[in-house]
Amino acid sequence: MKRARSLKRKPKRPEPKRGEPEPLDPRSIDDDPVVQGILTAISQKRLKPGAKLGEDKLAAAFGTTRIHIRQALAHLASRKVVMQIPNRGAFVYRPSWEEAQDIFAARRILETATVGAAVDRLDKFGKTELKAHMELEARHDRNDRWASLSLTAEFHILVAKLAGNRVLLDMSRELMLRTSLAIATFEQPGEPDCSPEAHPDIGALILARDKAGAIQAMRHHLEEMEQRIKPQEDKDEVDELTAIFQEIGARARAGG
Amino acid sequence: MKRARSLKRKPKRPEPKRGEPEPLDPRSIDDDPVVQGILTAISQKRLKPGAKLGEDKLAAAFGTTRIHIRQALAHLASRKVVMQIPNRGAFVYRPSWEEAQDIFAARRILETATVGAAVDRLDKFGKTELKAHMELEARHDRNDRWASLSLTAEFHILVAKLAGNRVLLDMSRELMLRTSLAIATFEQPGEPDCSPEAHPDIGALILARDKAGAIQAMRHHLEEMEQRIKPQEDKDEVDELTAIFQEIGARARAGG
DNA sequence: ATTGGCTATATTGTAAACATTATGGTGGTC
DNA sequence: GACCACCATAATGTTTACAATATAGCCAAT
Repeated sequence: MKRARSLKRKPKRPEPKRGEPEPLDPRSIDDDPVVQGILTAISQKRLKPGAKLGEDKLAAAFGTTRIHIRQALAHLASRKVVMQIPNRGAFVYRPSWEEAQDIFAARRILETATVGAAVDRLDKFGKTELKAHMELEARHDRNDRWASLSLTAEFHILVAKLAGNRVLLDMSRELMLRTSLAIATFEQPGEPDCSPEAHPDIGALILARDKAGAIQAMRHHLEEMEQRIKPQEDKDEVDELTAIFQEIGARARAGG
Repeated sequence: MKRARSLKRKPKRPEPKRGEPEPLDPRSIDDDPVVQGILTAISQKRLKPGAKLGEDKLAAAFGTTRIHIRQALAHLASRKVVMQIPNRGAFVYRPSWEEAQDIFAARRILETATVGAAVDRLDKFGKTELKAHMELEARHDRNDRWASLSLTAEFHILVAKLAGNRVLLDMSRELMLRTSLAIATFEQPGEPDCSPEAHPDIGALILARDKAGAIQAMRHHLEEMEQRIKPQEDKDEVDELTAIFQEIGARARAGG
């Protein structure tokens, strides 16, 4: 038995007037709290590459269901931020050495373009935003590691926003996260992505509308970032299996 | 009651030897036949922007289950190839006019970079591949619309492959599909993406190792592509509601 | 005759139970 | 004493059924 339709208490759609068939609420899964939570945890380096992302654990942590977690993990796997292995589960993505280099190369191409467009399109509002961010970065508490990491990432996102191209912004966001994973994989896992003194220079050049200079400074900043990583594969804690097995294999050959 | 373990008849893993923990079979969902089917259907313009992608219909068409379809659609939605509206279903993505322009701008940035890298890295094997493709494009049957569309798309993919950067290749692939959707939305829905005479020029310049020339030709090719689309919103069949409503509104104002 | 609300149907979203697969521990055997 | 097979447990993947929502058709009323 169904109750009268007029008694329903979840209107949910205040204006169901037809005529705009699509732009009703196309809120993406990107706005999902689980997705956002994992993304910020990765960009703040609280989640290290290779970390297991168990469905039950996440469901309990976020207070939601396994299906919801599954959807979020599938989305993150599509974005190459997590890696899903059949019957094994989801792990924070760990790029290969070649992929790390490709990511840096792609980021150089995209961000030199975005910083150039940012200089071209810079207006009063953009200047205000940029100055405000540089103020934040200059005054921030360097002891708060997590806020620090978020702030330095925000600088690059802000530059991409100033470029005024949503598609480039999304791609740059994705590449920044993957850069973060590359640095965490091939440098020390807790190291920051950006050296802190580079951003004020770039910001000043943008504000001065020095397009070539800003592009050059951004390229230098990214190259410096890339030169810090080395193709070491065996780290301290995770992926010790390969090293151990190699050692065992050597012992077996030596002893038997 | 469980049967003996030794009786299981689905070995599935011929060599389960431990020692390679990760590269077992990380086959992505990109290789999924449903995903590939929808992608090729879109790039061949058999699926037009706004087309409904019902879960039951797709499950019946591909002979699989709804869950499988759901995962594929979620993945395609993450890649912005389909749009999912809550409680309404999945539709082929229809970019807005601003987004279409952003896509073209992003593609100019990426593909001028990839064609430059392709010239730099060109080797004997790359030359062979490129020549083979140009041969195919020159000789192909122009009446076979679908093969034609696939071939012209393959040219840009081949150039991105020659650049030797997997990350750039994936991003370019995605942008090509979204370009295809932009053209189908804002030009005639069945029109090809690329004008056919541009590819031989670009290919010849790459083979001649004329980097600046190849970049310029690619930029020109993409600009020509972009200039063909116009910000018309009312098309013939889909989204006819807005046009009808505008007409009705005009009549109402004129008659009443 | 057209507009409004109501009902029936189809489709999407979600929850829970079930099957399958990896993993860690245990006992047996050489 | 070490290695191998087996079993118990936990996690993932899948099926099933159910609930909620939107769509289309229908009837009544103006």
